Amino acid sequence: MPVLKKTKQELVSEFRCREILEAACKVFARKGFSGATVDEIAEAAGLAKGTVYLYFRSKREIYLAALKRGFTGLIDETRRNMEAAPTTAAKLKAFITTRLRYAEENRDFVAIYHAEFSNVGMAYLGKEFRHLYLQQARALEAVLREGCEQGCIRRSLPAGALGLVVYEMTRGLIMQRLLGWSRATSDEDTEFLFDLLWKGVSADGG
Amino acid sequence: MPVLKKTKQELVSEFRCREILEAACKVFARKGFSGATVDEIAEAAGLAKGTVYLYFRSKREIYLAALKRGFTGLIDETRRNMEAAPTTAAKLKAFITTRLRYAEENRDFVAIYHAEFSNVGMAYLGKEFRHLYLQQARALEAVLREGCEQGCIRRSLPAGALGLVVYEMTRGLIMQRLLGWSRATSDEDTEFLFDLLWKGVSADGG
Amino acid sequence: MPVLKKTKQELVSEFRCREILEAACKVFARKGFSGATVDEIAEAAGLAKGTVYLYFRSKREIYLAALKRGFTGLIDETRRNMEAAPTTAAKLKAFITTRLRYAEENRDFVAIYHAEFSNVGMAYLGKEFRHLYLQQARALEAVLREGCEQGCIRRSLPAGALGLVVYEMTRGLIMQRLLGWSRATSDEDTEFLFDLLWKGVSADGG
Amino acid sequence: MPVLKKTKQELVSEFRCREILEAACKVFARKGFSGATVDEIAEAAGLAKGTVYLYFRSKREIYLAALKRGFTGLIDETRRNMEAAPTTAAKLKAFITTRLRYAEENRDFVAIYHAEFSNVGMAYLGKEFRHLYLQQARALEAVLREGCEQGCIRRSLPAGALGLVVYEMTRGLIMQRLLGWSRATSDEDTEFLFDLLWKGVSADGG
DNA sequence: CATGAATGAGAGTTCATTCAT
DNA sequence: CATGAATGAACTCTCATTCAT
Repeated sequence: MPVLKKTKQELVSEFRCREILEAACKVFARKGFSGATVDEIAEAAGLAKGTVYLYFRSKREIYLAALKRGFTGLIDETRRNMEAAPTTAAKLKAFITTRLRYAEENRDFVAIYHAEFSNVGMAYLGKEFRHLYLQQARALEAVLREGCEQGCIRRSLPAGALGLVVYEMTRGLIMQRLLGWSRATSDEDTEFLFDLLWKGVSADGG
Repeated sequence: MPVLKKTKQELVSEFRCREILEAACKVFARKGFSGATVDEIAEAAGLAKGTVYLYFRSKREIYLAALKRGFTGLIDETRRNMEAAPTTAAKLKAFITTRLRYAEENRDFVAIYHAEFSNVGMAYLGKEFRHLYLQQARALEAVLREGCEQGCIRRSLPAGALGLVVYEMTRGLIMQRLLGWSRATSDEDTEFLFDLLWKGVSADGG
Repeated sequence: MPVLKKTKQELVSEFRCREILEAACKVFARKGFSGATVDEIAEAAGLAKGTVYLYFRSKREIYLAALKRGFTGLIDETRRNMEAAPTTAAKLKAFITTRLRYAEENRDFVAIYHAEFSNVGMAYLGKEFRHLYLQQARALEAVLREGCEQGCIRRSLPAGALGLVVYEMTRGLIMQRLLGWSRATSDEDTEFLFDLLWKGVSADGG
Repeated sequence: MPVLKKTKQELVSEFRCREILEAACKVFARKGFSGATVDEIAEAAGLAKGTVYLYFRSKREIYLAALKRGFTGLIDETRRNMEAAPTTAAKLKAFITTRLRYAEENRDFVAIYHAEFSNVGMAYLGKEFRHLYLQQARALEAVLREGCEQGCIRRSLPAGALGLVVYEMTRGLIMQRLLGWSRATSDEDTEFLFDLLWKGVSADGG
């Protein structure tokens, strides 16, 4: 019984946390970390300012939690879709597709995310985030390495750097789309990027 | 004489401005716009806070001036080197090389620059900066389009999007290097990126 | 209940506002607008600086609110007493008496008031205050005009200018009293001023 | 010779002082003491900021000197004209006339003057100014007292208070004129005020 | 648990004053 | 004498954080 009781408490707590983080995402996305105020976040969450401090110890903690939540979601979804894809090419395409879609569905998070992870100021985020960041690149790296071994990707390419470049290409495309600079459909952009990339990396000259 | 006198005054003024902007670059790079304080900038420049306000009207103005100074330098250098290159391939390589070197030499500026221009918050910067940003991509675009016409680049690729992607790939590589994540030499990274890219875009399958 | 609760909140809020305005009156009276600091006002009100900004948006707003509060009170009281007086002479005397008493009871306000409304800088105050100021003179004017019609005041006098002069005479007397330059009692001063004035304006040569 | 040399120096110095004080008058009149900046005063005087500090030790000192200069001029002129007038009535009229004209010719000074001397904050000005202020009222007082003795002014009036009231009535009229609230000519206003006053004070019922 | 009034450290900015030229 | 660049104290205003209710 105490277990269930505790669970109930936790459910409420988790619910409040989610509310706050979603509100925070919106506000941080529009104003950046320093520009956002706890008051705004609280109001966006429909709570009083003091209440926010019952669930998070500081503004910074809210920020990191929001960042982590979105980040983890992105990584999980990316991995799931890549694992489900049968071939190296399909996995690569899954990476791009997933991320473009995720960005479309989580514009607020992506705005924060890009602001933070394109910053050398990334140094400010703890190791935890650096780890998450690298985790993505390594997942890509593994796929690419596998492609090398299967002979469908040129052996001369350094898989590590390649992973990061693929990552950044996708990132760039996402930014263009979010800024409204791309008039192509999401699928067209995906196709274009994948085609370019695959031509660049494939062993048989495309 | 009065002319020289005036020139001397101007020289001092310009010198102070440069001092302040260089100090500001360092501070903004480490702390971001909101995180930096005018006091820190002044101290980094070896001046009193009030003195900074003799040369710039506000913190924001310092920021924009620092951004613009570095940006203009980057654009000029990139254009110069691209124009000097004879072929499409050489121009593309010049783009990558120039930017990697510039980043190495102006680490502070690049940190601010990347933070700002990967931000959806770019909206905050005036049209002037959006213009500068697009100018770079268009320079690339023109080169790529020329390559298409000369038959060395696949006709099916949309030059506009391609320009932005090349831009972002380079950007990603720079960031990796600045963060110390790349163990390759600058030349090796350039070579790798160019090779990948050229394979991806060239008409003859690499 | 919710109504009462809300009322309670409002009461606290109004109480704080009054506290701040009273403190502000004291400080502004001693130091003038620019000379006073928000810190001083806060301290005089027994609050922290930030708290003051919960109730007023700016130093200027505090100033205007303090000015308006005292001004409205003065005008209301003056009008009430003038209306209650039966004859022109009694009304005139009521004007003088009321203002002398009000000044005695609201020394701080009167100090600000006189500083502001003897200033050509009155231009700085909005139309609202100019309106309030003229309103007083016009009330006097109306009484004097009525006196003319009833034949107890000389017809040759311009009621408008007369109103303002009566106003200023009273003002001068108040200032003397506040500065401690008058050794007469309040009643004696009133009597003296009224006598002088009535002699000056009455139709029957006093 | 050294005497003449010194005199020459002094002449330059006096000239500079006058320049600065005239400029200061303009600026203080428009912006008040706190609102005015030494930079503005220097610029209005066609000098560099540092130069101003060669002639005055502080902003406050400039202010007091400007106030004193105008004040002394006003008092001297008033006394001269009053002494030249033959009768009590003429002296009274001279008082009013002189001050109205002086105000018209020295609008800047009068703006400062009224701002300062209607302020209970007058306390801030040293005894020197209080002395000057009272000096005026006493000059009036003497004239009025003389009138009493000659039998042209009612004996029942307290000359001291009367002096101050005359002073304030004139002050009020000046303010109205400076604020553009009086449509009468200067002579008409003088006539009106004198008439009112004389009726009020004269022994023979006007 | 939830609230929001209160706090006060700290930010950007101004400007009287100084002093080397 | 004249200058104006440099200074830094002081000001207004903001906002993360706390705590009594």
